[in-house]
Amino acid sequence: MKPRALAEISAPEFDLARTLHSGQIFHAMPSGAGWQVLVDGIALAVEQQGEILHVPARHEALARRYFALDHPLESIYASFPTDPFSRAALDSCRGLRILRQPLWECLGTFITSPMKQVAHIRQMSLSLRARFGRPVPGALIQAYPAPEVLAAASEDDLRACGLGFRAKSLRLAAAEIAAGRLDLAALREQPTTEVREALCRLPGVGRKVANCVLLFAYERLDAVPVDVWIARILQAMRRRKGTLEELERFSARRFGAYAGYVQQYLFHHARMTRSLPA
DNA sequence: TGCCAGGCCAAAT
DNA sequence: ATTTGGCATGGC
Repeated sequence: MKPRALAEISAPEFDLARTLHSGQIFHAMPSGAGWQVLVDGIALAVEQQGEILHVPARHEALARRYFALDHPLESIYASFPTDPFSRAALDSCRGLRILRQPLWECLGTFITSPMKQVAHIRQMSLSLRARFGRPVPGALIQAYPAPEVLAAASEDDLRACGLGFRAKSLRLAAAEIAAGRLDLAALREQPTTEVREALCRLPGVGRKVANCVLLFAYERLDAVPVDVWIARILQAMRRRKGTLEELERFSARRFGAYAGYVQQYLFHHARMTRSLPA
């Protein structure tokens, strides 16, 4: 490959590696001193040196958008609650940003996520890409397979990628998209509640997965996916148990418009320390 | 080895 | 309306 012009993007309050490993995307590949990610069929090589992000000049706009460099991190931090849990999470996760993921890749990936650890979700994503994905010029791995491709695959083929009981859900959901019975892009214009309802009609999509897609792909920064980690933390914060929806409402009241950001910091901090804050 | 993982769904209470 | 059990797989 010929060397190409690099853009140097000023990216204060951004920690690339931390963001890539926070359980939002699962396919980032080490490349040179940086990383390679795939975005909408484009291989994006990115390297961080201090507050400077190096990306190919022709992909500067794509990088700014994908890495959400326009999110007002200082304002978001100012909105964080002041309890010890949230403070500890903020102190240890600065620079973590909520990415803007491609819709179907995010939805498909999180349909495969139930009862799987982050490392397993990555394995399944890489297996699906290797088996069904389209080659991308210059990429270390293949693109996330299109709905049409997964809809045409057999359940056994998907199980061979390690999906287990999730194979059926992924195939059926892909079929809904491929047949045009649900237009993911059109949902961008809809209110959060209606997007959530539409997503939850898909097989294998409940509130948790829908909220992941709302937060990571539909830019709904107030959406809070409540998984087992977040449930434990929220119950500790409010000193009593509750249903998942009660915990969601608690986080909405306590965390505000950027509740999704607070949630992501709590999740990553808990996972990194493998414990609840004292 | 046994336990748990960024849950969902249908059946049972 | 709410709770329970089953579901596949793999790392620790």
